[in-house]
Amino acid sequence: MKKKRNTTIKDLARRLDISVSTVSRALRDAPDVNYETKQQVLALAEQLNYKRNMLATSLVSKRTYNIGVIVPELSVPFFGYAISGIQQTLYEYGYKMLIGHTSEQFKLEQDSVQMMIDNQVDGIIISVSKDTEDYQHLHQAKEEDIPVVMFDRVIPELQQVFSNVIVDDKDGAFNATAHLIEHGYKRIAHISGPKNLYISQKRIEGYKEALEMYNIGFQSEYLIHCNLRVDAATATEQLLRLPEPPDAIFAINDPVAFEILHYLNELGVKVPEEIGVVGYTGDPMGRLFNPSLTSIRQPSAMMGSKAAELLIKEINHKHNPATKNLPFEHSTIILPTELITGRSSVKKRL
Amino acid sequence: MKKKRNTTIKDLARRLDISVSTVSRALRDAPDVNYETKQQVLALAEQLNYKRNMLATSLVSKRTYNIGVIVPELSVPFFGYAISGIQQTLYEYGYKMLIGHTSEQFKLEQDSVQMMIDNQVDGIIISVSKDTEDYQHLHQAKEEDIPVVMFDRVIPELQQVFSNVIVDDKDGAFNATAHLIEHGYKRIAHISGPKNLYISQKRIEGYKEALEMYNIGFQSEYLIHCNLRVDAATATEQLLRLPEPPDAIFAINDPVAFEILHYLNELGVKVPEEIGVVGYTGDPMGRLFNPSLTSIRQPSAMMGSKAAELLIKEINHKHNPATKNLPFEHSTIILPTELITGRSSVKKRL
DNA sequence: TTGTAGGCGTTATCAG
DNA sequence: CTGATAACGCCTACAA
Repeated sequence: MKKKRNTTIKDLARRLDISVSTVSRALRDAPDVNYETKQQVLALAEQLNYKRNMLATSLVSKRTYNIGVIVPELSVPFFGYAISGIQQTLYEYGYKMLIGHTSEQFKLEQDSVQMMIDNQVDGIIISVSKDTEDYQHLHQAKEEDIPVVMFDRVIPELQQVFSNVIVDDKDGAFNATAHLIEHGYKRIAHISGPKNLYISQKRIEGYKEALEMYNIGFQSEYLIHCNLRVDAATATEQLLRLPEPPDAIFAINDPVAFEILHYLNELGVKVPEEIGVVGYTGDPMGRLFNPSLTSIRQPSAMMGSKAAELLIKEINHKHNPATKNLPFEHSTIILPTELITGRSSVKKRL
Repeated sequence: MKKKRNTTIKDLARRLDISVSTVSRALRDAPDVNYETKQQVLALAEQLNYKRNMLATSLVSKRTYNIGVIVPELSVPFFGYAISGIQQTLYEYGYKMLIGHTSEQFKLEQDSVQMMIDNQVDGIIISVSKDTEDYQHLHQAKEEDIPVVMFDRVIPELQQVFSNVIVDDKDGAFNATAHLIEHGYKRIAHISGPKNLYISQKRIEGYKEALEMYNIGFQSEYLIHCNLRVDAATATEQLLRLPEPPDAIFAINDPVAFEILHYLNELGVKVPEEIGVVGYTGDPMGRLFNPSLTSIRQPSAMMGSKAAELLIKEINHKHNPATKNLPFEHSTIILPTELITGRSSVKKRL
């Protein structure tokens, strides 16, 4: 409860009767300090429980070791896992994590980015909201010389400007669709997400490519965009009302797939017998559903971890005297997905 | 990409030919500044896109407006919602959120707290890990004069030292158990969590109290502790092996309940006909299960929000010259729970 | 109301 | 290898 002042390098200097610069050097083991002096400093620092004041250090070095992480939702497991991955890697490298969540609102995303900039984070990791169509805020971070890494929900136009971590969405969607076809489903529908999300587009591409590959004509009424989980049920209903309803649904992600499974169950529609369902995400929760959900697994924690690594790489690049004036080569890491076979897409043998 | 220096109060002072102190005063509208001077400063600041450097401010004021939030898991929806609530409230008050997650490991919890302290956060909001039995790290925060607020997973011994936000766990558990009894179940088991978690204890109390109230004898073999979701299935199996297996299970939380539902389903045990199940948390996901899960709903986002409010209140208290020397009255906010009736505990009428 | 000067804790530059 | 000294950007007595 008492407000005892923390010991500073001045205190150490005074007690050892040396200058603060020497103490400072010793403390961050600079090359040019006498070994014994350093030992003394270190010993006293230990004894007096000295703790470097990051604020002061940051003030002069212009590095905060703070990383801003911005996601559209905090309660969606995918992002929870991704953030865990980010946090773990950042932690290993001595960085801290500042969180901003946007609730899928573009305005809050802008605010978050601005807040991060104002706060002088060393970098930003972001997965954009579903309404993000203007990239001014991201460009501003760039102008402030703050590296940005995007993951999962990336923006293709910015691929050369920022590093990215994604999965091969087209490929994953292809596999999901092909899996349904190979398991005997003929009329495959796809409940997609918001149109402007790149992941929606890529997954649609994969879906269409699979249909084509198997010589199944694409039917536009089988492709529905929905506002993620909130109206997944409505979308499903719409599909069932079709003159010729689909016999399988590939969902943009697991939250949507869960809603679909639930809705079909309410209606008494049998899954997988009458309708097959495949999701995308690979939320471990899918295993617990009845029937368990077939899904395309995205390595969420790994995605976060890779994003953090890319970011730190870029930060180091711009602080390394040898490379700081060279342009940084932005890369896009594409992680593999994996088909997790559940029972929602596998009819029992005849 | 170019590293243009940000404008500082010195720049403003120079351009207006006044002193930095005046600028400083104008910028944070101190009482003693001439109105017109202030307007000029503000205008120029706007024009030059001046942004206060928080690091410098923090260095002198000793306030960072950073709040550390430490949770055992990031991928558990309950904490996701709670963090959303925390974040939203902190944001309203101009605070930022630093996140630490412990993966339920005590060591990481200690590290997190230490990191927060080193980083001079203005306060800490924490829900402890299941292995936390030593409170030294929390006391240390106290010694550094950093307010701490605990939520959900609190520590009763520290109730007078910190503020807390919880639900009435005993009451909730009572209601869950009573609900099962009133729906015709006779042999109610309880799969509890780690023994040293206070919430486990309180929920057990509520469970026992309900049994007593309805004159049902407590049977120790019906009470099993499990390591949260990882061995919920094992615990269930153990119950089913009993000479006289229970006909209902009250689970410590929803993740465990989900595992139970899944496990029973795998075995072909009918829920709710053969066994009734009730969870605790009120995860919206429970609605999607088949059968939907009856659960005790905790207002997760609200808990987070309240925790943030309590914390900010305490921070303000210690910075307000009028109150800073008075002891702060720690309070424990107890939020109400609500029984969400699903189908997992309601047998169809005979 | 405004300015001066000193300080917050650390790092960096440049002599010695 | 070590020590002054000047930043970093802002705040705050104390004077004027």
